[in-house]
Amino acid sequence: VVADRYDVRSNRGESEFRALFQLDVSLRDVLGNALSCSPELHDCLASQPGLRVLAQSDPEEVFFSFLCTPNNNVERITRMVRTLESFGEPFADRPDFRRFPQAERIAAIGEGALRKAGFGYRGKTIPIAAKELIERGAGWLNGLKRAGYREAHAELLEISGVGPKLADCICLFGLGFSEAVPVDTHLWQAACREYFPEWSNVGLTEKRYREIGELFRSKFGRYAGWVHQYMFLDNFTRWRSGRGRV
DNA sequence: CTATAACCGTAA
DNA sequence: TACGGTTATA
Repeated sequence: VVADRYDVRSNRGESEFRALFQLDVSLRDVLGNALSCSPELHDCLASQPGLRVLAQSDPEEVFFSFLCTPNNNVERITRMVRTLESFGEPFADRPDFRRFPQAERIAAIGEGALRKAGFGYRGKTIPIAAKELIERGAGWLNGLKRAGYREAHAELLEISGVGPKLADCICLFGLGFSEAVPVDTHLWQAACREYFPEWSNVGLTEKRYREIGELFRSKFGRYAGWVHQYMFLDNFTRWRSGRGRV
């Protein structure tokens, strides 16, 4: 289900709105192609009408935000990202909002301060990752946009605390690689259901992780990450309602 | 290659 | 008690 018209009220112009939601990417094309490659996805694709991958956000903000996510739930992740934000500089015209802090600032936060704020062991790993990011130079992360998906993913894996899934999240949401397929527990479940029933009683290993990504890219091509988004949210929504939450 | 425990806080 | 990504280890 794709809307033809939108009525929007925004504090920005039409072009910014179109850019934020990537309205130049045709959902009709992306979903039509996905459906023809994989008809069994019909209900899943129809279950989240209008779902889009947002335009790439600030890569560094995405980098640190996703370092908060492993072994974690949405509520706590939100709180942790807000805490990181509180270390940033206030906007001159809006002192009630702060800019997301630079890597240098995050590297300087003490482990104890973050642990006190409920970061757990990530209070240690996040400043370390910040230092590793700084070591690579100012333009490194942003420069991965020009490196191509495979190269960018491989480079990100070298940062401690960044595994295959985080690397794919950073590629998809921070660097604009629409072919990146982050395999978390929800996508793993959906992928086992639809494509790898023989894996329903084994765990997710790095080899199986790669196989899922390759299958998605060969099946769905350049917008594999968008199809991933539908399968993720569909499974996430079922999981939530199954557990009787929100 | 695969499986498993540990990491931490939250919620069932 | 179960859960969730990454890492280290077997």
